[in-house]
Amino acid sequence: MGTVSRPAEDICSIQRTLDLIGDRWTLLILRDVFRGVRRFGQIHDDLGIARNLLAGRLSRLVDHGILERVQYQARPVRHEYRLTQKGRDLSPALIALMHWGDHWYAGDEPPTVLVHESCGSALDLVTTCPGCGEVVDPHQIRSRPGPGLRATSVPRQEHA
Amino acid sequence: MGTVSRPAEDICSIQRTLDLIGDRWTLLILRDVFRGVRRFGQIHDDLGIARNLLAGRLSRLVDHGILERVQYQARPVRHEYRLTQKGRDLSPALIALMHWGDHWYAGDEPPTVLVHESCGSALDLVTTCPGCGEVVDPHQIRSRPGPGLRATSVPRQEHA
DNA sequence: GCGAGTGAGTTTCGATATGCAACCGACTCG
DNA sequence: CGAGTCGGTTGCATATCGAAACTCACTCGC
Repeated sequence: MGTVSRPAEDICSIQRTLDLIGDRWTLLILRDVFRGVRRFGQIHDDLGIARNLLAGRLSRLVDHGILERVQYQARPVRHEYRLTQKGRDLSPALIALMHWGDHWYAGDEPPTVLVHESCGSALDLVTTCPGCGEVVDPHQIRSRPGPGLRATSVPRQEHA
Repeated sequence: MGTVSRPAEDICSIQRTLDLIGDRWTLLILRDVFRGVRRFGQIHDDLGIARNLLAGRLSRLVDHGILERVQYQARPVRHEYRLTQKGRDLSPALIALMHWGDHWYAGDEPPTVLVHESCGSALDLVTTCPGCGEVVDPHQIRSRPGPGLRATSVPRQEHA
């Protein structure tokens, strides 16, 4: 029977990603930073996260180049945490999670709407196929081993 | 200074979503199910998750209608876990996380490639603005309170 | 029918992570 | 000077996790 033949971390970038940001707090912290909540105390107040955990998570994010600690005033020396490009690149993931929550838990009344600055309309996140240019339904997605996986027997995988 | 004025759970579907699937294992389990790894033992072998935790996560996902437990044979009664529509709708989030990991940790050699079944080319996930039809850069995204948030003073929020 | 084997959990228990509160150090303001 | 604020760190009780053992239902070979 076509069972999985190798540990998952070899196959999948999802694993690596979740090892880094897949705990209960990190994505919430990043969401705050995206929203402009960038300072230690603000994030703490907003999330209710324990201060020691917040300190740990922030420094881990800084270590991994997802956030950077920037001094924004000198009188009392104060820093804030800003997204790097690497951090900003997580935006699609956050948006996807938000849309899912909106759709399944907020009905037609999303608590927050994302807006395209230049045209003012609400945003959508879609999977587009660069080959045919069409929007892709999850059922039409198949996965196969890519070049980063040394070629051994990974069974055909279904998707959905 | 425009600070946050209310607890985050009121504002954001990301919070609700992460409360449900934002722990270290759940998204990995879902990824397995997406890939066709649907049975208790398979998932356990693949992820190395403790059996008690796997049992707990699976039943929570079933309780919340993300997976369903389906009997697939009767001789020895055996069940497998299948995605519901609600579960399949998480696909964009998983894809976004995977792309991020590919981009930042796999260089140009992603371990797994997603393929559009009908045309065979690798997939992309982009944020498209339904208003102007253009691909949206994260810098151009702003958020504002939506209809699901009873209107009180939520400050202007920046994004990135 | 009997013993071994398998899949899917559940229980137990020590290791780890979390949450809370108190403390600290730099700085500012009255 | 003394109180207040910001951004943490430390200590400790508790909650959660992980590994292994155990249970239970069922099947198979004999």
